[in-house]
Amino acid sequence: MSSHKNFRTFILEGGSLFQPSVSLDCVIFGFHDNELKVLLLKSRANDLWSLPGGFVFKEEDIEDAAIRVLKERTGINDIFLQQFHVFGSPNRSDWNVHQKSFKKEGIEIGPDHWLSKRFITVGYYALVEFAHVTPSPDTSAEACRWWDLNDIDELFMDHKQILNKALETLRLQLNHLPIGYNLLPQKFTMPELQKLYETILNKTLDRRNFQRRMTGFGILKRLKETRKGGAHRAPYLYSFDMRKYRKALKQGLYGGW
Amino acid sequence: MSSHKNFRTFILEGGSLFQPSVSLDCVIFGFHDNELKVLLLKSRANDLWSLPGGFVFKEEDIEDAAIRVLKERTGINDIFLQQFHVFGSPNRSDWNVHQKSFKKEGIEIGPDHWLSKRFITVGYYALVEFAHVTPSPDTSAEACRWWDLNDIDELFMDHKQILNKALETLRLQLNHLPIGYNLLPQKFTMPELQKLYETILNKTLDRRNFQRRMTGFGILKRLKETRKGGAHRAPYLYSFDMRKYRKALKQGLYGGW
DNA sequence: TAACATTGTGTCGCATCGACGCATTAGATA
DNA sequence: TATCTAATGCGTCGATGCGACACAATGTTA
Repeated sequence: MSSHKNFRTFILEGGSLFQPSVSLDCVIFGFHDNELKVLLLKSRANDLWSLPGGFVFKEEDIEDAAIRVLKERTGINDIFLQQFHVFGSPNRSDWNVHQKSFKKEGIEIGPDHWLSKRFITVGYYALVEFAHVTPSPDTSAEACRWWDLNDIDELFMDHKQILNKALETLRLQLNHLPIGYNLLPQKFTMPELQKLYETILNKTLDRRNFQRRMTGFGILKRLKETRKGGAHRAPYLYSFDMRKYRKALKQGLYGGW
Repeated sequence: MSSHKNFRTFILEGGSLFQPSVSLDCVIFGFHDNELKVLLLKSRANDLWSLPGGFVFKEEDIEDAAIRVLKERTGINDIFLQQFHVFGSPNRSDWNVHQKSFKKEGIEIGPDHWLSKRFITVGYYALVEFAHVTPSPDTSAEACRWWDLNDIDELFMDHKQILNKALETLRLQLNHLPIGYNLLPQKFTMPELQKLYETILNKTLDRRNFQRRMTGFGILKRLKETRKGGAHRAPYLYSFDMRKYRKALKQGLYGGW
């Protein structure tokens, strides 16, 4: 199994390739079936699922490292990526856990091994279009798939805390940044956009006020087409006005729910 | 000179004491003479001023490390401290710069020395009461003093960028967090609080609307005393209602300027 | 004691937001 | 094919918040 061989290389040579002490973890959000999804990995060495993460090459910008991890796991380039918090507790990882995990794989890791050392991790969250993602496990993982946010219970190490903080940040940023472009298809209806907001905020919003507010931001273009096929009246299709969207990304919106 | 001796110890043994690759820098804001001040250090080894920073001990939480640095430079314990961004460009520091700097001090540092390595730095900003601070240089610095924000031009490495990002974050947080408790004396007048806001935001605000808004937050207690001595009508003194202040710290305020 | 600058308090108009009404329309139903 | 149904498009009303402004109150100075 070649991925297993890559894994051994990673274990053996990682220490000299990567910047020590620093790691990053990505909370990758997607939207599907009116539910907020998170992309998780299951390592062969452990029973728990974990956030896709990685390390920073010696001469690599940490932001580029996050983009690289995202590209590797999702296959996507055009990404909404936000650094949101650094997790720097000295006991957030435990080398005993790692040791046991790798022992399962028949790999012995001592306390001096680079993976046994303490890591300070930088949290990034990303918004991606669900349909465009091809989940692919890394060399140390046996599975990689979307999870419904509500079904996630325990995660590896402190990854649940990281996920919670990411969600908290996303909810805050929803008030200042135009969010939706990376989570929805290019053409979408107002009810679909509303569902997205309701799912993220975990509360219901008034249909008519939502429409007024959203159109008020001026970042949407209403198309002449409608989405037919669903029962009842066909809603208009919208797309983002990229000029104004990018402007809003820089300048921010206003107000709040 | 004992501080010089400590400095040599720091240079020689730091590599084994600290977590590699990771540093932190603090943007310490104070308010005095209606101007926003920042505490800066001047190292003996370099002509440029820099932000107070530090490294993380092997078994130390990174947040605790920031608190430690602040305590060392200011003597203050009760601190408003916010992690705001990670700066992770691979070329943000340049070991040549360090090498030249230390050569001045008669200390030779090779490219393999721990201080010559690449560091990813975590930015913290702090709000402190100007009058309570006793600026004290660290072992590598010859001076430590307050600078008016407007007088700061070039700083060491990328510290000016870090300062700018801190200021940007502070201005944003002004809309969500109750700010003032750590920057003002315990008792203060409404005009004084307004001056603080105006200085941070770099714009003038309407006196009457400011008062309405501030009292509306419900985190202020108006005392029965007034501040006499200044010419003209004596303004009331206020203090923060700590119960409601702390609640607002957690829950956030609302709106925005 | 009068002049003056600053502070305390209130008002007016406008924009925004939450709550809600009503007409329109595509598909389902019979 | 006519009718029903439920979701959507569009509008209204009242409360609230905010910017701009007026005026009275007050402590110091001359």
